[in-house]
Amino acid sequence: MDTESGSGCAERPLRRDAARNRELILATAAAVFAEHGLEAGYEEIARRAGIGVGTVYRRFPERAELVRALFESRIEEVVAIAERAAEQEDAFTGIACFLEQTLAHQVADRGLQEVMVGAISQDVHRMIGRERLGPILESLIERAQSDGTLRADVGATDLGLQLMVMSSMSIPAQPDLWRRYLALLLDGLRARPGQEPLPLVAPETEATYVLMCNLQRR
Amino acid sequence: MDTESGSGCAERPLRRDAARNRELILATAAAVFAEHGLEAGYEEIARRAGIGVGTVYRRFPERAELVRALFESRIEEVVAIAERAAEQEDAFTGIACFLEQTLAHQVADRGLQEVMVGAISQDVHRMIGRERLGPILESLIERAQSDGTLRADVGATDLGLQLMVMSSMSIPAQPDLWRRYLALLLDGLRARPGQEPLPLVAPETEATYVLMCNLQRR
DNA sequence: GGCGAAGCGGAAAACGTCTTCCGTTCCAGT
DNA sequence: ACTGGAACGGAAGACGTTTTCCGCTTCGCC
Repeated sequence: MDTESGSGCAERPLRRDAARNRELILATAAAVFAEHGLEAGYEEIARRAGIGVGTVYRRFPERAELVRALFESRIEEVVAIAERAAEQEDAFTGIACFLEQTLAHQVADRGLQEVMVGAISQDVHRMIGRERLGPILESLIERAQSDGTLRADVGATDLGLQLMVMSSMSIPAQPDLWRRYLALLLDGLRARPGQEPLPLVAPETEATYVLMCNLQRR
Repeated sequence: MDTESGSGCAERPLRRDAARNRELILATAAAVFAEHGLEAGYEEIARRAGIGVGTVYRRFPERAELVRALFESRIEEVVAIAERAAEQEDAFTGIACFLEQTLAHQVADRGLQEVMVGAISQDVHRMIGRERLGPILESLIERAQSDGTLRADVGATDLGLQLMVMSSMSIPAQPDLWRRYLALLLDGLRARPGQEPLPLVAPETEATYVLMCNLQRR
């Protein structure tokens, strides 16, 4: 119990070369995941990093652990986007900003997109989705609705799902094709006099996560 | 050349048991594909049909062949939907009908959805997409636009992509959740005075197919 | 510099699918 | 009924990944 002078738990301080490799793996994995998604083989990461697969497995026996190490900070960026969006004078504009900026991040990094959707390690995703983003978005939505700018019958889960599908809308010739469909969506989201209410109700939070995972994997 | 009294090519008439099995495979594959998609293993089909895998491979060495045999008629249904939609008095309503009915089909049959997207055997998909559905939709769109009911800057590829992403919007608790988002989309598609034009341009037909395939596979 | 242990690389085992192959079974024509 | 060959089943082989394992290297403390 007292063998370590480290922080809290019994974490041995990792030998110099090992620490260097750990960073190397993280940096390489970031690139590989951004390009090929979270299911990229360890082989590919190892090859690009110029080290053996064994080394990658030793440091990150669980892929989820590697994913967490990589994306915890990236996800904070998204939370920051939401926070900034919530400060917008006009709540509808805030929503538009949030969607636009989050999409820009997700489209640029396939790994991030998959993380946000909970493709790997649901707990991380739930944590940010439910505990961090959820409240911010909900209050933004509520504000926009009482301002009469956002249609009254959409919820946070609706936005989440739309965000999720938009993030795949990108082709080499038009990498930001998603902007086109985001504009279309925003037009649909705007409150208008005499508007028919949407059919059905916004899906449950839990069900939304399940759907997102299914969309991703299949 | 004259050994067969069959139709056209030199197709040997298939032994009775083989013919029975062929039908059995088709029926079983229809169910399996509807449930698990086109990538379902032959193993699963064979097991459910109560026959050996070898039999399935012998009859359909190419998966694409099995897919074609199964979905050629299903796809005609979609074309028929489009034709009926084109007869609608109001062109915008026609578009709405087409989207709604096609989605209902696709959501009920994952295999059909994947075929429409060209996940297997691109040629079949292209054939129907480009040669059959394309013209019908395009004229419908044009009509709706000159009526001033559909916004002027959307194209057939835009609708195709939206259709494609909507078809995944379904959860056990709300199997027709897609109707909710279709309603939202239709609201966005409607022409309105003083509307900002959408950013970018509708994607090329070819690029659209590529994107659809990517969306599917990954 | 020497020593013990942590760390490394990558060959090989384990695994999960997809595909083939061949001994046996069953049909159809005589 | 008999026979030739088409068709069957499913075990065995091929294949692409993922994961482990162990002989050798490197580090860091004495």
